Amino acid sequence: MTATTASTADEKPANQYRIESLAKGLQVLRLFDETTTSLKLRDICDLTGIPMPTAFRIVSTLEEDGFLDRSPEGVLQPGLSVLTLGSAALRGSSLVGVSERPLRHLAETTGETVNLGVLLGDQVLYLARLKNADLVTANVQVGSTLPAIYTSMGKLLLANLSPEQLDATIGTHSFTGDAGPNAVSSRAELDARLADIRKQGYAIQDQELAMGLRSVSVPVFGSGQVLVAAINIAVSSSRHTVETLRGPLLEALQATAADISARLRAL
Amino acid sequence: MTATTASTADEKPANQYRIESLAKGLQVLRLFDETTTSLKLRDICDLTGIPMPTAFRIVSTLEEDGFLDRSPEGVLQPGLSVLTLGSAALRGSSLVGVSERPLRHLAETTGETVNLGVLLGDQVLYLARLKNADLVTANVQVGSTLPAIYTSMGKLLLANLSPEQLDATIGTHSFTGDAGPNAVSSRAELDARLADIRKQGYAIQDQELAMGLRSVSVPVFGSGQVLVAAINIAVSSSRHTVETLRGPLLEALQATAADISARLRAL
DNA sequence: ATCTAAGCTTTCACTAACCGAAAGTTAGTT
DNA sequence: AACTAACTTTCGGTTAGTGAAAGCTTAGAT
Repeated sequence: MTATTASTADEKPANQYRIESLAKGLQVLRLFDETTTSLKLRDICDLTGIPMPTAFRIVSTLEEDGFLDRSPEGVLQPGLSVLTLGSAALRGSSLVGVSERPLRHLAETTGETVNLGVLLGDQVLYLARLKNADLVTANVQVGSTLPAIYTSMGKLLLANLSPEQLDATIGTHSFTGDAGPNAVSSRAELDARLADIRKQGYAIQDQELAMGLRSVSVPVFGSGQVLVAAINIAVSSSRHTVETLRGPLLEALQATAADISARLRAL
Repeated sequence: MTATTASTADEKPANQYRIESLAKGLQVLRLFDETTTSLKLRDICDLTGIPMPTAFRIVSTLEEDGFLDRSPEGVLQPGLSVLTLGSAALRGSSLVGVSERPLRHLAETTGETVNLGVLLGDQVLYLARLKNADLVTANVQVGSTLPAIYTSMGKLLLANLSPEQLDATIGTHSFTGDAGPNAVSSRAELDARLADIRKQGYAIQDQELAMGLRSVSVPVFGSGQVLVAAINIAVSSSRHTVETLRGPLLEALQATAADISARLRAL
């Protein structure tokens, strides 16, 4: 019995080479994100179920290595040195490297805000972002994540998953988040939209994430036609209708995606 | 004997709450930086001295949690999800938050490239960077690090360390790196420059890091007049002499630093 | 085609070090 | 001053992390 079927309800796929104490430390690190930039020791215990003495030791170790900073009052934050790791991740990514010029060109010729993103669980991770001067834009930067189902890049990426993968990533989603007026509100609605996206080859989001924001996304393929990322153009709803998104902007976006995909195949 | 003096040659200050297996995993993560974005298992063993089976388990665990990605050929890179951690670090930093507007204003009024940095060991870590359109600029981004002794921000920050701290951070530096034509080349020279910086209250770097780059840095103080960061203006040597750096640019920079410092005190 | 070796994966037995209950400390509150 | 909550430290039992050594796999050399 080598797993595969062993998923009755108990969460233990666990590869045999996992080091538990290291995994716990990483679990603590992963508690920090966009919206949760600081925690107290007690919070960490509550969120993870790790007993306090153990959490204390983990935090001490993370702090000693610069992965966490603690204020005199005991408030914990990610250490600034983790930026170096992030920097290495970006520099090492051929996707980001190859996309840089085409995206810059797209941003300059259209004058719009453009993004590059990948799927990370049920979130879209922003790998590149070139902002224009619009007053209202999503509060997103490189490294930010947003729920995939509320974004055009996210839905595009979700649409390319197998049914099993889709279930695994958003199967248990609640659809109750605070999103924009047109946000999908049920699994059935999401499935319908994903079907449309598969047919069309692009995804449009119209004030789903938040009032006033629209965007259109197209896929980027690596070698072997595997979907590796999405790029999009994000606009303020006051400047562009859904129709203009579908027109020349989509065309420019598709040309850029083709460019990036070609560069990726050439490696 | 509670350490403090226990530094004959053997490196074991080690707090008693350190979790060794977690610390080793973090040590592996810290191998990755700007210039080292991918490693093989064997490299990790060579660099850290960790035996291969242990390194294998560490890497498996880091991979499982998304902190490392491994290509089919076994090449390891930081996982893109570490960007989220970096993002949290930036968002959680009051220093970065408070500096954003003043720095943007400085960049716009002067039209120059401006940076915000802190000291991390013997390196300057760039926390914010607003680039102008100069053709020649340092290849630096948020999260990048550069050797402190070759940069104006670095020397400024070093100049504010106690002699003991200074020895601890750059005491064993080789001064043989590939730097610019005017780089400091000995500890004595560095000490002399740091003394000048302390007297002047600002630091200038003239083609020390690389040919063609000049910059001027001033300190940013937090509450209690403690030095927390440096900001600088970086220019191409073809557009500005050292004298113009010392003139109106320095003045604008100092005003911005005062602004940021005041905002930090107000918290 | 066969050999060689380097790099990676797996096994195994030992014991170091990780763990959490419980006790101790500190700081803020009623 | 008693009380509470959050954090720190101690301590012994036992787990789970460790590295030697043995397999495996791949790629390059002969």
